[in-house]
Amino acid sequence: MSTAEETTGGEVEPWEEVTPEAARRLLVAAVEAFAERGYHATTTRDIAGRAGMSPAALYIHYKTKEELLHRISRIGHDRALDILRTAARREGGAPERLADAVSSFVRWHAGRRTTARVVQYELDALGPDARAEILDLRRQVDGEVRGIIQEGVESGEFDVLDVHGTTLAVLSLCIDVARWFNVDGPRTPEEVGALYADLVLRMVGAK
Amino acid sequence: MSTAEETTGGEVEPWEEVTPEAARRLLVAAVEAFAERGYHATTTRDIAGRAGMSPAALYIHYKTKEELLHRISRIGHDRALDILRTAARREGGAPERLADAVSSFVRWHAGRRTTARVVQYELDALGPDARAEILDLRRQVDGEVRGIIQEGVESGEFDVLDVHGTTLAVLSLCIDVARWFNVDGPRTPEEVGALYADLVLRMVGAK
DNA sequence: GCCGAAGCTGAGCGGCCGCTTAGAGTGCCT
DNA sequence: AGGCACTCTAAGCGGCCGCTCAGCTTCGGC
Repeated sequence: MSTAEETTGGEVEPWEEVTPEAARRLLVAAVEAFAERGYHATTTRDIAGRAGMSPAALYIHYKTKEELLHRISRIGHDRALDILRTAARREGGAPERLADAVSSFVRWHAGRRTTARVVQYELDALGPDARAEILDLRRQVDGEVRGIIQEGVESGEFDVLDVHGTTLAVLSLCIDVARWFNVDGPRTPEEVGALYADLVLRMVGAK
Repeated sequence: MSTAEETTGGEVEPWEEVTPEAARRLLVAAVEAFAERGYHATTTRDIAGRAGMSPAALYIHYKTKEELLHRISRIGHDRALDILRTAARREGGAPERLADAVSSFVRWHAGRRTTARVVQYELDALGPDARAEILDLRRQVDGEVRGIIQEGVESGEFDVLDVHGTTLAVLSLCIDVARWFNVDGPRTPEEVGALYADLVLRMVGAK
């Protein structure tokens, strides 16, 4: 397979960029806890406990519990945007690029489900400033997908009446994977990615 | 327009069945608060305040805060299932019934967005028993949509490889409307319903 | 007129919350 | 060796949480 996610190059571990190691452990613990129970139902004692530390240790690396969510959300959105940009800018026609974008994006939502859940569903828990920053990233995400669809329409490869509405639906379909995907379920992230790429090509009336 | 939602007959107000009036006011207040902030971030004082009552009044009508969520979730799922059943059982071919199901279901998620948000995203806040009861209703929801798609495939009206996967995607698309739909946005529930019905017919390869 | 049932409030209980502080342990620089 | 910066813990503070309870009001039945 040759798709956006694999061809980005240097990518190894998701939270590599978070240092020192104790801060990363806390952040990974927070991702798991937020994904399982939601931000508001998660206590700082729970996060610290999962990271094998005392509750006070959290505040050496993060000012508040909300800063943890902000860091997670920012890194997650950066990664999601990176995946879509790579697919949008590769060689090939609009159908190939859209299929690549959807299958990569879906694989990320399924394979990194805990992260994606926090990223997509805990936005409202952020304060106004952090929220605005993340919303700007979301507009860029929307723009990447809309760009591919728009190009496909202009080149005659797609048949779409409402480009904005269809873009919304395509992204919505991908994002909701984070809600229902079950790691122990019958489908692998790759299978869902392939199925969804096919469904999306149908939605845009790809020739 | 003649679709499932209108032809159900007696339906008037959504929470009519909740009595006495004070209990209904509390429940409506809880729906709003849960939808805005999430179940865990909502306090019983907030719910009672929105209903114009003291915090203690809540416990005359409901044993716990969770019972409020359970009642909301149960009634909401019953309504959603009712909408889909009506569409699935009307006369007409599979394409007409699927389009009706999707547009009605989407209109409900958009028009009753606060309720739908609570119903679809706060399931995890329920205890094991209530959760199991709701999951059973969700399986019935899934069954209704899968039934229409299956019939369309068998009659040759649809062209679908993975019936289960496609059913999942169709429902997922509709449900996610409750996440992004904005009452002040540019689209009406009716417009989104019509757009989504068209997109879904494309997904199932309707002739 | 009296009574019991039902609806509601003000006050508050025990407990957990996010977060802080004082101080101990550890390793690097000189 | 001494000093300092960094990391972490034990203890706990003030506050809000879900929920309870004693008592007040209202109202229909007789």
